[in-house]
Amino acid sequence: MHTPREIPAALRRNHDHARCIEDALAAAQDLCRREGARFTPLRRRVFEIVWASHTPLGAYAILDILAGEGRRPMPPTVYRALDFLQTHGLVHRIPSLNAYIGCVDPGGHHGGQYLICRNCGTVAELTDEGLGQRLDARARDHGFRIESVLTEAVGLCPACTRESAA
Amino acid sequence: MHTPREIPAALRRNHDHARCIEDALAAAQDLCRREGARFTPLRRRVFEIVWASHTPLGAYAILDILAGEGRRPMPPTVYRALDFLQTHGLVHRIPSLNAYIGCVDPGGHHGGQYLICRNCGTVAELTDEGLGQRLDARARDHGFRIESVLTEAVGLCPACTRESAA
DNA sequence: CTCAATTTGCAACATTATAACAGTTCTTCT
DNA sequence: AGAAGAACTGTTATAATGTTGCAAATTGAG
Repeated sequence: MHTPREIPAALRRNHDHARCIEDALAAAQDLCRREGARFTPLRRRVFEIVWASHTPLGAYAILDILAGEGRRPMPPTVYRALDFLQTHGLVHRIPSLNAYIGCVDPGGHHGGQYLICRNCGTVAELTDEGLGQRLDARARDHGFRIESVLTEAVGLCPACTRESAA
Repeated sequence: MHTPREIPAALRRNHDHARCIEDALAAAQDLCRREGARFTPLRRRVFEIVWASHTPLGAYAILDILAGEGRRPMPPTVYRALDFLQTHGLVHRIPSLNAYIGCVDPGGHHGGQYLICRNCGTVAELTDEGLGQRLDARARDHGFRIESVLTEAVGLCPACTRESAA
């Protein structure tokens, strides 16, 4: 059973989360229209659930949330929705956590960097193009042609750093 | 059941694999002695199995290989050996593959970059310190304190790039 | 409206990983 | 050497994550 994680202090402050989700939904809707993809109610709902948590959510956690609503979906339903959302760059999978998180920049960019707090579980996404370019150059030195990159950094977020200092 | 992957052409050429494994074993033995850790026969054998494959190996693949020998270990045995080897930096886990690969530089370094060929499955490890430093700087800009980093790049290795060009 | 394609539902199953506890081996201290 | 404690391994069971294959329903195009 999924027990919803308490929203970290850093997010309660300075952050209108309802608005944040709305904006993401609108952007996703738009992007799907442009790409001729169908943003069905199920996909929309899964997207919304992922976005509602700023900490990555596992597929079975999403499943539990959906089970608390009208639907009683089975695993493949959720995995397919997540596949769709990943394909269109709307969510990312964090492999080391077996979990998914909303992408802050659905349009472009390849190879974001994720900062995962080991204490509170929040994940921040960086997109430093220079990092990607430099890695690309190093790989080319070895004759390797990179197609996609994922960087996962684990450590302490600002709030938890302050907390641990005390 | 584990069906051993064919050794990619890039590795058959220019590479004395038996020697490569021997060297890695000696280095591992050494490092364990220095750290007061016990390089037991089981751990040694698991390390050797991982090193014998230049493509990442899943825990159950290792289990299958061990089952073909005297032992009939159960999953926890292998996972524990892998945990030990990871703790001492002798192997790395590639989260997106649920698989393990030998570390080319057991002593130091944090935050290597893995180049994963999507065609033949080989993995090359880079260690560009500058990349780590730059990411560290970006993270600090956001107040995030990085403790460890893993970068996974997927693409085509030199041999498979040439092959696909033809 | 009908056909074809896409999406969803569903049952069964495969793969990866861990918990809990018992037995064994190694090390250290006397 | 012998005893005590720590580290390692064995074993059973189970949890968590992800997939296959096929049937039913929905959608969009002609």
